[in-house]
Amino acid sequence: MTDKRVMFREFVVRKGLKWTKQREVILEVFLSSKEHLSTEDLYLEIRSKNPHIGYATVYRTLKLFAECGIAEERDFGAGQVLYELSHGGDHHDHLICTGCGAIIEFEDKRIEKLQEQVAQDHQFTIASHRLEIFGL
Amino acid sequence: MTDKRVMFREFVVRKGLKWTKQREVILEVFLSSKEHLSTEDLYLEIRSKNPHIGYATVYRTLKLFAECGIAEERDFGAGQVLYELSHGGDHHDHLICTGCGAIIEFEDKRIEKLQEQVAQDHQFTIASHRLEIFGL
DNA sequence: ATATTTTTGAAATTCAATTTCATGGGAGGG
DNA sequence: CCCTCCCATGAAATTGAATTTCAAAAATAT
Repeated sequence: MTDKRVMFREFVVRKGLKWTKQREVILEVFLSSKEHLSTEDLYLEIRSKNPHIGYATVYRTLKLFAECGIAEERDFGAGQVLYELSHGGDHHDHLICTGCGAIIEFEDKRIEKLQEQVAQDHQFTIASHRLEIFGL
Repeated sequence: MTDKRVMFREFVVRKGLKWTKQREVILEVFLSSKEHLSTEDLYLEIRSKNPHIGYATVYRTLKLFAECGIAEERDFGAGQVLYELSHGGDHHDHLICTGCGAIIEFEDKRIEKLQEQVAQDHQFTIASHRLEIFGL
């Protein structure tokens, strides 16, 4: 919790950037929001309490979150990038309901293992991967 | 091969659409192209031989290919949709080189099995899925 | 305080996807 | 062969999200 606040603050300082009121507000709202929101989602949420914060600032701050490592960008192919909080180091994949839009996270070490194997078979070094299952 | 031509032709007739010169040309070029091309890619390729065929027509025809089942739309998150020919019923996933952009296809029944299992654990019915590994 | 540098936010731009609309072209009936 | 209806075509316009621009405002350094 506070961890992420500290991480971001240190990241900002380390990069020679400035700690501003807007970044603080955006961080707070992001930390207390549902998982998987778009820039637009977060912008609207923030706007309701702080009408003076602009879309571009939210957009740029989310990019910083991703760069800093406290958030991750996800592209579920709906023509919109969603952001989610990073949970520790463990990777997880997603089950996406095509009906209600719900997104469930899961983790399966066996699948990860098999992926490594496939990659090796092709002399591939994995940088990242993405597994999404649509249905319900 | 000819299979796909027949499939598309029948699809067009079944839908009460018309068999036109443009659709024929676009189909031919698509069938003889590299895998994984964008609308833009195909448009340019076609344009070099048939300057009179427009982007919108290529776009709409690719959509028809996908609807008909002879092609599949893929979104690898590069902000552009790629199309690939459907190979029979077998599903496959992708290894994507972040260096050279190469896309390698692979298939692993064991991974698919595990996915089914995960889905069941969450009372999920799989409609489709997508697995992409980035690296090299 | 003053200088310097980054930030901010409204607006503009970009870029692919998608749609519009007036014109052109097949297919069937007469 | 001609007519009519309906679909197809392509140039241009629109959409929607992502990203950038730029002048004014705020933060840190001197």
